[in-house]
Amino acid sequence: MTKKDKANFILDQISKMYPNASIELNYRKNYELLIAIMLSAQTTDVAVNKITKKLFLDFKSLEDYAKADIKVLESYIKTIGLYRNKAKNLKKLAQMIIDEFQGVIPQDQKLLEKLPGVGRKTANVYLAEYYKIPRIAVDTHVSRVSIRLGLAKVGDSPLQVENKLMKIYDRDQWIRLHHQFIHFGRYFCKARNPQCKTCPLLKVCKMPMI
DNA sequence: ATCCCGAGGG
DNA sequence: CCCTCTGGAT
Repeated sequence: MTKKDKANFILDQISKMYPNASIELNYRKNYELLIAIMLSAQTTDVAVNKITKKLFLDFKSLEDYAKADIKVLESYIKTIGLYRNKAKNLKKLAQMIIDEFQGVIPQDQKLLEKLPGVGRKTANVYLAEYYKIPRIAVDTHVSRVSIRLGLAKVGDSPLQVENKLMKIYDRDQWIRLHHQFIHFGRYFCKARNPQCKTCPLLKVCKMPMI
């Protein structure tokens, strides 16, 4: 079994488990998507959806965020953690898009990463979700799954994991792979108590916990 | 390398 | 109680 065969086997099996895996953040407009992704750092999408329901109802444009009181923004997002930084970033992000990008969210990796609270991972998710531009956003789940399955090594940075996955898998598989790896990591190959006993990938796993 | 940060799970 | 959750900035 070549390395490529193994990689394809892994993706095939995970695809069978989560054929319809997709983003779980709620949004209507592109700026709401970007905000939701930015807010989702180190928290669950369920927690983000809970607070964006009211946030998106009360703030109806980037201008609303740009002129908002930071303390008010904090009160909306208090429950998701890291709320002081996120509130500050939210206001500044809106201001920057208005002042430096003429109110239009850039469709460009490097420009997106200039926005406060937006790093490579967030930019990747945004470009893949909104424009269907092939990207593999590497988060804690993608890293963990990739390392356990031997597609990456312990100690690899998110960027190193991303590069290894991009090299192994075809470009047209990246977006779907990203969502399916995340679902697999979130619900099955969990950080704690992974379901190794019933895992279809047990035979190729580098670190089964049985 | 460390800080920011709360909620939920085990 | 401790660990983890779709990280980013310093």
